[in-house]
Amino acid sequence: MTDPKGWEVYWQMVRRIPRGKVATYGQIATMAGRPGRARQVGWALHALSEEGAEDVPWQRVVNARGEVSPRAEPGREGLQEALLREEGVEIDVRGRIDLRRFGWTGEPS
DNA sequence: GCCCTGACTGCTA
DNA sequence: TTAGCAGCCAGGG
Repeated sequence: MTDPKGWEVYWQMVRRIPRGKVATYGQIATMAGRPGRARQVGWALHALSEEGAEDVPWQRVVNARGEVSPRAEPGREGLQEALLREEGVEIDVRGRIDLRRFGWTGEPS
């Protein structure tokens, strides 16, 4: 697939993340056909908050260390952690997720 | 069209 | 394991 509309490809990848699983920015970028462009995924998700994140589980996207990256606006990080815990994702006291168990390999649940 | 900023990553100390 | 540095691409002013 080429790039239909830029960010849309990233959003589609994020939508494929099954409930109770999380993926890294790099993973999304690679699966979207843009390896190494993790920052663009961040941009896509940032813009998403303005478009309407209801269709995209942005909370399931974390950085390579399995941590919830800080976002532009405060309050969102607490929401993200809450949403993930509701889906069954365990978050360490330091705010880290065990990617060995909750990391999405790119396959459906 | 140029410059700065950014929800990142990987390597090295 | 944590901290610091540089590289990449795209959007916005």
